[in-house]
Amino acid sequence: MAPTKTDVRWLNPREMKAWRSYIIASRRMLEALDSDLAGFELTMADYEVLAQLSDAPGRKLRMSELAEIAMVSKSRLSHRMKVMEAAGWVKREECPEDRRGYFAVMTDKGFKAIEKAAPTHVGSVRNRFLDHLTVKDQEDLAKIFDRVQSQLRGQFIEEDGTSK
Amino acid sequence: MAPTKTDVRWLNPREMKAWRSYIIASRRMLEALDSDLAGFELTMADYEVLAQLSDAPGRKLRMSELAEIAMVSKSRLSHRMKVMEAAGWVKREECPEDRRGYFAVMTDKGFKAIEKAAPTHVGSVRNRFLDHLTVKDQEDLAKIFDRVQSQLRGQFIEEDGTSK
DNA sequence: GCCAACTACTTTAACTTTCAACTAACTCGA
DNA sequence: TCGAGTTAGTTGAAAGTTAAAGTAGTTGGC
Repeated sequence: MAPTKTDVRWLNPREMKAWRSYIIASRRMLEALDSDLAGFELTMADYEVLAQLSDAPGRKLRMSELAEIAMVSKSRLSHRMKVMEAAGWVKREECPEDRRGYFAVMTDKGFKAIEKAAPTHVGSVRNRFLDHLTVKDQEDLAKIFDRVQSQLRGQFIEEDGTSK
Repeated sequence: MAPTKTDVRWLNPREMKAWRSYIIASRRMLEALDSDLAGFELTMADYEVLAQLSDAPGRKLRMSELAEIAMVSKSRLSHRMKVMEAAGWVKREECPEDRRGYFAVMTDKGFKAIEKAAPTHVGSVRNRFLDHLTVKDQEDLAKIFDRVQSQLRGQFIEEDGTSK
């Protein structure tokens, strides 16, 4: 099937405005959140890893599960764990039920590190994001992005604009 | 001034929901948009650079200006330009008015490349994002993120939670 | 018209992320 | 119980990003 040349629907001004406001503000806000965390030697991604770990029972999770819920690749998690292990924030523990597996375990030092960063990060999320939303905005936003996410499975746009 | 220990306002469930829905869906959507572009050997960042360049008069912009409007650092733009220059999509041209300066210039090949990718990318933005928003959602979102962005200048959250 | 301060852009080096390949262990059907 | 296929996690190399320093050209006050 040849690509169709004609039927591209470009964005109208309203669509363009929504898209660009969202994309640009998001990028800048995430940069700001990262720079707010920089004083704690943390990026948002590392923060998320540690936060998830600190919430887990025993502050302990299988590597794969941690990678999944913290939304990083397994390989990235492996590499970051090496760094965080060197910093004394986490360690690895063998898994007796499945000898291929490992647990990521948060150390006391790691817990203290994230406990120290958390108030700043939460303050930062409020300051730079939530404070600018009304309660209704919060509810609308959650609805919108839940919709966006739920449609995000498996579709792939081909060159001719159809999806499979 | 010593950090205050007490007054951390953690996120309530509604705030948490809004924040996490937004962050998680955004990350996944951006991943999807990038993977939709992968077939054209483009990332979103490179697409943005080329798109801005293709809109400029003469398809030509000073490096600094391009870096600014495409939201990449100067150093990153330098590096990417080297790659895109090797691909034959852009070239650099000396600036006669200011001999420190250079123009990034899009080649015909570069223009064809982005012309080819654009319909897919726009389709992808619709499919994965705009299609899930009503007209009112679009307007609300633009308002919210304009507010977020306008408050994003110069504030920095300190450890004690105050801003300066 | 000199020079200190600044600007435009590039480069280098350190670091991070990704991709593909790898090891080791588990599963399950014949 | 064998072995094909899968899963858990790591690794190394390549690619990408960033921060700091470097080069070269410009500007403005004296």
